[in-house]
Amino acid sequence: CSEPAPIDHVFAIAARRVQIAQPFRNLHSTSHTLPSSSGSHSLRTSVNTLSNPYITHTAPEVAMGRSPCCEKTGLKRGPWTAEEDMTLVAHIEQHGHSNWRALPKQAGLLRCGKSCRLRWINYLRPDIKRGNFTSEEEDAIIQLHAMLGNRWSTIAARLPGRTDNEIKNVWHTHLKKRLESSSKPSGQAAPKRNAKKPVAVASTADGPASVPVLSPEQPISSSATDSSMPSSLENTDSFTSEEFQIEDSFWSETLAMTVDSSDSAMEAGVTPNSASPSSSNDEMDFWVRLFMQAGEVQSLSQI
DNA sequence: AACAACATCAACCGCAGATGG
DNA sequence: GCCATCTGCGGTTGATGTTGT
Repeated sequence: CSEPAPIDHVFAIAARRVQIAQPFRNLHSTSHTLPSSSGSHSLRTSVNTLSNPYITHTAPEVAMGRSPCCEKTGLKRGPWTAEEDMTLVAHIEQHGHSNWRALPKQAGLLRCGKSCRLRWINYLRPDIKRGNFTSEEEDAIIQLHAMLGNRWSTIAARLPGRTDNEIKNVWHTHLKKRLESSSKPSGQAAPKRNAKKPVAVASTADGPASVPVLSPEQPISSSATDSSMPSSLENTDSFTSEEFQIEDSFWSETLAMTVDSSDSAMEAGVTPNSASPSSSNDEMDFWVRLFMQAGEVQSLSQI
């Protein structure tokens, strides 16, 4: 959690960050359409928050069954406004987020803590990288998904600046279909309709592009929730796959696996998916390393 | 131009693990 | 060890944009 900061500074940061975030989505209280800076992301507009239908006035689900995660009466739901974003960012910049449940009340937001946390993690965090996924990122997702399954947070931890939600969406909207189509015989793979945009992917339906060379010496990158990530992206308005150039060391850092495990576990025939679901990220790192070391990552076209 | 179908993604829901008393 | 609470995760939903007919 960050140190308290002068309020002017906090609001300057918040305003800038919200300004960064807004071009992409949730231009609430507006009714115009902006050209997509990414050339790909559609823009949602015209949600007038003054008449936000998401504001709940109904009583919480009391008396029967599970109690709601938070008091819902009077709490706002649905898309966040720029003002809410600024309030949240300013509060977190100044006070941190040690207690999500108490945060909305402290910040004066009519949101539940969960909603605040989600908004921060998926949208307002300073290290969020916006824009299209590069082909390298998509290939990494495919490979990691092959190893880890639907462990989106673990996958996200290896893709700095990307959130589990974002990766999950990309998987379900692009990558899963790509794999499905590539697994079908040619001729069945034709989409029902043309993609509204070509996914900015260099790799083909034959499978992912070549796997980046992994450096065994490189440490595994920080987790997705680690705010220590480079914040140089903070002032970046948008990225296109052309504009967003990954440094040469990026992928080696991102996917680097230290080879320090023995072969015994592999010989035991244990697969990642059969591992305990309670495995920690460290444990998952172990399996990732193990698989990478063992060269078990198959070409996805074979899966 | 109008409509339907599809695509996209932010946000929500509920569960499970972690933590503290 | 038990219980309550909090947090994080993954699945799902719904609003809205895009494309095809």
